[in-house]
Amino acid sequence: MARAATTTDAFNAVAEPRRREILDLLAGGECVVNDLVTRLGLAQPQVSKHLKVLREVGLVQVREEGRQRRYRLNGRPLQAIHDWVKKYEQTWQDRFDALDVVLEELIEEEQSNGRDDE
Amino acid sequence: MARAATTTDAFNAVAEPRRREILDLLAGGECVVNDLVTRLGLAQPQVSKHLKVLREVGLVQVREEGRQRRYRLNGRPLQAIHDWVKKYEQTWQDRFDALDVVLEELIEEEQSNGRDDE
DNA sequence: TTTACATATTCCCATATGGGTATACGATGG
DNA sequence: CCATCGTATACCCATATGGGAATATGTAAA
Repeated sequence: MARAATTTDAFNAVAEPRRREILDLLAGGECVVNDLVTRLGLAQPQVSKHLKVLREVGLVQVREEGRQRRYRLNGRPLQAIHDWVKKYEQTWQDRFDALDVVLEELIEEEQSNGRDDE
Repeated sequence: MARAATTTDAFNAVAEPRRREILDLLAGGECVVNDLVTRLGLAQPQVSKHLKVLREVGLVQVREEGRQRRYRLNGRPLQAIHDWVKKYEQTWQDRFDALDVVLEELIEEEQSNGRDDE
């Protein structure tokens, strides 16, 4: 098997920095494709392709308006990521790191001491 | 260019469900490779390969212990993901959705009204 | 020092990616 | 109706993925 499709879920869709950029832009409000092209400094076809991926995972919605397409953010699929990553939140707190260091020291101490002093 | 390497950053590393599973297991405490193999029901080489990716983005640390390797979680690289996704948090709140609906209605109303009533 | 164990590495392969470029398509203006 | 605009799609390509299977490497046990 190869790598999972980018359209598999929000995790995969959002792994691409350009797509995160697009979402960041859309966070500021609805946007038309050409605006994105300009603001991203990326070629139009690639922007359309990224938008397609985002559409397929439900991260954006389109509204047709004459010959332009107005894209809008839909953050809901990001919740899965948030939920998953939130579990690890305390992991990078300073206090947790400090605890880590302490544990590390204890372990190393234990190792160099051998088992004879228990 | 092809897709960014899985080892590029935490976003890419964690897009793979198996690797998320591994981190979830390690969240319960240090673990030896064979334990992971058993608990994941995955072949040993693939587990080692996933662990390599996680190592390269700094999500896990290894400690050699005789012929086994004890892996430990290091959540810090997840902070980048958390920070990015957190910005969108209110996006999926119910109240925000409700607001969305209202905006949608306003927009459609405006469109069908034309501009003559201003 | 041979054997068994724990883990990593290598090789093979089907697959989809993301950028580039060209082109299709629908809407609009002249 | 023809040209143009806004967007999407198709095609080409180099690349790395993830699983499978075999093998290498290093440590401990017999």
